[in-house]
Amino acid sequence: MSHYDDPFRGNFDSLEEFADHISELLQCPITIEDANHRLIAYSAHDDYTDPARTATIISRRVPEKVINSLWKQGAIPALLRSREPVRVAAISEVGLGSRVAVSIWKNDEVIGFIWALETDRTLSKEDMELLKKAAKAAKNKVLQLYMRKNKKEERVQELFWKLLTGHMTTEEEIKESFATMQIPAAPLFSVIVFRFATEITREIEKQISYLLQTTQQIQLLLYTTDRNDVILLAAPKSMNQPLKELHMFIESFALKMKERFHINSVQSGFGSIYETYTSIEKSYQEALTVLKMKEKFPEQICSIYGYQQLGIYQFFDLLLKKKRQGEFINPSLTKLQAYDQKHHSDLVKTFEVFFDHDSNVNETAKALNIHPNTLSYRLKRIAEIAEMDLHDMNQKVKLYIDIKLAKYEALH
Amino acid sequence: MSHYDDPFRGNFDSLEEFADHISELLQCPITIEDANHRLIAYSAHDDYTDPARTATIISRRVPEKVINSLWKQGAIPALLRSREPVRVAAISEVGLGSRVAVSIWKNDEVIGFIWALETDRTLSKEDMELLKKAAKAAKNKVLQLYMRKNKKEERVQELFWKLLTGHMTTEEEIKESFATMQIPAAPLFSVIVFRFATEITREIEKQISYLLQTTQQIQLLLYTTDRNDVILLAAPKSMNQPLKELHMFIESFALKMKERFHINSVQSGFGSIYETYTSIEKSYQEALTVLKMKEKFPEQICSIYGYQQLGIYQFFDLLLKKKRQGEFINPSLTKLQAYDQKHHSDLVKTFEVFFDHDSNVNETAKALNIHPNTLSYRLKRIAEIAEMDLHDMNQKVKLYIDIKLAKYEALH
DNA sequence: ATTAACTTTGTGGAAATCCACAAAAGGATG
DNA sequence: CATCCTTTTGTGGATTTCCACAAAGTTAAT
Repeated sequence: MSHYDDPFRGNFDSLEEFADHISELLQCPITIEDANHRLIAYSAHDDYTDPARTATIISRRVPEKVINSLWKQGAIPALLRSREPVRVAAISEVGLGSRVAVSIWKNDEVIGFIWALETDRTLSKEDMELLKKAAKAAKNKVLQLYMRKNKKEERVQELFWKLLTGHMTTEEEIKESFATMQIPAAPLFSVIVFRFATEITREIEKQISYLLQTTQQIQLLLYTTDRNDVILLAAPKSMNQPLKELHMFIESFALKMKERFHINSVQSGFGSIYETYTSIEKSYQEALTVLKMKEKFPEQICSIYGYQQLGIYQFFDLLLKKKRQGEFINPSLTKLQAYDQKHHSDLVKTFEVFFDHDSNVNETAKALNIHPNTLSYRLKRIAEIAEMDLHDMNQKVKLYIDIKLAKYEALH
Repeated sequence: MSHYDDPFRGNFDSLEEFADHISELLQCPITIEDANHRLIAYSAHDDYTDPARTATIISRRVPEKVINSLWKQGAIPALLRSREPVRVAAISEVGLGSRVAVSIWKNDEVIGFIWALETDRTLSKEDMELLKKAAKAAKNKVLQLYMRKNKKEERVQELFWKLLTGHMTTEEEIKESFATMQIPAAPLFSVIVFRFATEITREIEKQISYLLQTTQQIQLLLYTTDRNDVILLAAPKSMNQPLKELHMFIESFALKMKERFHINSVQSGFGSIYETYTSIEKSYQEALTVLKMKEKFPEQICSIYGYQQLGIYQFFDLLLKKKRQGEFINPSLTKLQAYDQKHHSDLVKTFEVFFDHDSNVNETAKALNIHPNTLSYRLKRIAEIAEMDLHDMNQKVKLYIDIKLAKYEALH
């Protein structure tokens, strides 16, 4: 192994050439990634690479399950902390062989990683030093890439805001813009909004961006921030159960924000899934509506993210307006409330919970901490007092809506 | 018994005096009623009267069950057909002893009845002739009563229309008017509208009026007609289950219109039950809304009469407006419809009926003429295709409303 | 014609619901 | 504080629902 002062003094046309050079020096496969684990360059002519590396090269990004493992196992946190090379033991579950990695730094920020796969040989202390120097040498090359990307990024941001605010009206125009900016086309998509407790700082944004760029649960088409909100244009991967995918993505995003960055209390919402780009504005508005309703009904709809799943809450604003005009007075509800007041009972709540639990006696009883027979007694009472037939769905739905609406109104 | 040419030639100050006179001639208790079986006059000094007569005198009207019996038994139809006296056999179930009756005519119209109770003696042929003459002699006296009543009636009509159109705004003012017109006060009331298939002729109105005046299921405060509609201000008799009372009254009214006058297809609706007179206009509008919705959803809500029972249909106009603006597109419904179209299935209908039957598998299966397992299979399918959780009431309600709303929209 | 995918109907047993009745507890009223 | 009314909880058994599996029938496409 050569021990010049700086083996990377020369000029390299491309990062590929650079990777090959390190590979030759260390006699092992080399991979260079950006801060978001996207593949930037990799050495060729390698006899053996492990499945993780193969997958990375083919999809041009590190598979998400590999990233997750590296987080759990501590390698990535270590690389983000220190400029020293780190040895990573093999993780056979995700097809990852033993390797050494070093982070590439610009000032106080990690802008990439170099990975050296220990296939035939284990790297010595000197080799590790060499890798560290390689990381320093790679800095400028990687930066250049970033610069180019950032300029493009700005144009893309502008486009996204135009779409969100409905300033592009024809499908054709939008499609063209997508093509020129090399944003992939998707048959279905939705706008997702993550709302944080505080305004999004540059620091947090980096972490969010990292999570978004590395996720492979959904396809991220566009992404921007706005005060406390992170706004994404996301495409589900399958046509069958797009809602489920978005749901799972959001839950795992929240979980990772919590686990990795200790950021709790992220509220999330997404609009309907559309096929036409001109509906992006609508999807965005719907996502905002979801967040608004979640604020009003924190417990009721805490596990709802999609506008579709909002169900009846979709038209609560509309109903509230009418209610304020004196419409929709529900004498059944009034009677129940009066009864509750007088007898310190809980009939309204009982009905609400019962309905929320799909008229399931056992579940409702558990939720209310009462005996199932008590519940059935109360229901009989409700039918009498409210003068309603508890098998008539129409009436039940109306009462349910009126109860929720009353709550909504109370919250202003 | 005297056989002058006309034993009623003399002048009688009042109908009471007249009744006493007949009573003396025939040696039996006499009751005079108007066409609606309200008591006009009765003879005093009678040793024995049957329970039916006692009740009639005390409540100043013939009890409804007695009227019903007389209809069924054929006495009233006979009296309305012919000017001859009719003998009515005792009907012990309603406490009615044997009696003879004759109708009082003005031109081609019956304006009242005279009843002679056969307590001690059975009336002879001659007695019957006498009774017929008495009926002729009573005509003018009864007519005078009508005239006076009609003038009052006109002022009352005017008041009612003012109330229905919201032209009296203070509770005080209305209460005063009620008092001066001797309309009884009621703690609760609602506006009922009966809508007939054709415009209401004088003939039909008489029959309707007859039914309304003779009912004792509810208290009739005011009453008028408007093209095809009969409009009532009605007060339920009990505070406990006013809705039920109104419901039963409407059903029995429709039944009687059918049985007695062969008028089918009466649509009925009533507004919410209010306590303040200023809400009469609202109750009227609500009753009209019920009729409007019944027109759109004939099968769904054929057994609904009350605005309260309208349930979710109360705000369909509002939702439709928004829907027309492109809001509330329900992708779940869209998918189900697409599937139905493609596979000639019936998922939307299945869900609708299932929901309408309070999620009862057996009932729904019967209603759809399918095996219960088929239903449960379809439901599983619906959950998959629509990407929804069939235990989530919120989503179910939304889908249900959207299905009904789509139907409503289709009907313009 | 032959798949393959989807739909309907049947069967049986575990689980749950429903209902009537009864006992006990709690609260308001005089 | 005795009493009445309402509410809660318990018990047991008839009925219904739920679910998994199997078989047979339908439909659309190769």
